[in-house]
Amino acid sequence: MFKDLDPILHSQLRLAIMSLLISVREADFIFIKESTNATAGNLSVQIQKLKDAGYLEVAKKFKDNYPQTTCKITSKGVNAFESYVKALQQYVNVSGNK
Amino acid sequence: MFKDLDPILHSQLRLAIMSLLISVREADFIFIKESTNATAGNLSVQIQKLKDAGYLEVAKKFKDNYPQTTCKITSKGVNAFESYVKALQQYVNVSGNK
DNA sequence: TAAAGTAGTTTATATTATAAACCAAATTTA
DNA sequence: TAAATTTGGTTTATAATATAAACTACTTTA
Repeated sequence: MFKDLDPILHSQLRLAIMSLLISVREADFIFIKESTNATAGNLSVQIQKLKDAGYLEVAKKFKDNYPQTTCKITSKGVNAFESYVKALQQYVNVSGNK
Repeated sequence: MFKDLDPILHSQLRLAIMSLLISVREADFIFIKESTNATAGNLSVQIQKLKDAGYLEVAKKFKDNYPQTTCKITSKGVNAFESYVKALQQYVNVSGNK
């Protein structure tokens, strides 16, 4: 009846990160942090988890003397996101919603 | 940018319970348990949480000599569910999905 | 050169989810 | 009819998760 929801994606912050990266394709740490209102610590941990899951590619370099972490969604990440959305619809697409 | 997701509803099992009760309006413990594939213990805890949040009304009676727990969604629950779905859409309605 | 700021990471703690153990009553079986 | 099993749950212990606070390493500014 209800398909399981990917626990990696069923988390507010990680879902927001993925949502963002689906539309912009690439974003750096600070931009994601400000867009999601996350704390740096929380964001660091959640990016790591998405990376470990293979949903993100993370590149670290220096920009104007400061470290810069750039994230990009992988095709695996795009697929996972799409599957998650499809699964979610079983939960929220209640008959009779306009 | 991203609205907060009600943590009471942002849980697979609790969301499934609510989804079910939105469409059937009333269901007993066993039916919910089988529909969601939840263990009894987990279900018991999550129903209690939804009740504590005021999202469910829980009635306990006996049916054919056995205890029977019946759940019904409240109007507060319906509202919360609808708000949750609306908030979720910010996360999953990425431009260009058909 | 000391203080404050940038861009993060690590770790400790609080919260949450889940399963295992338990309970009381009813029923079946031996 | 006593013991074992089933029903319909609840309670509690543990594992997993999320989050904030503390920390690191370096840079800029005063």
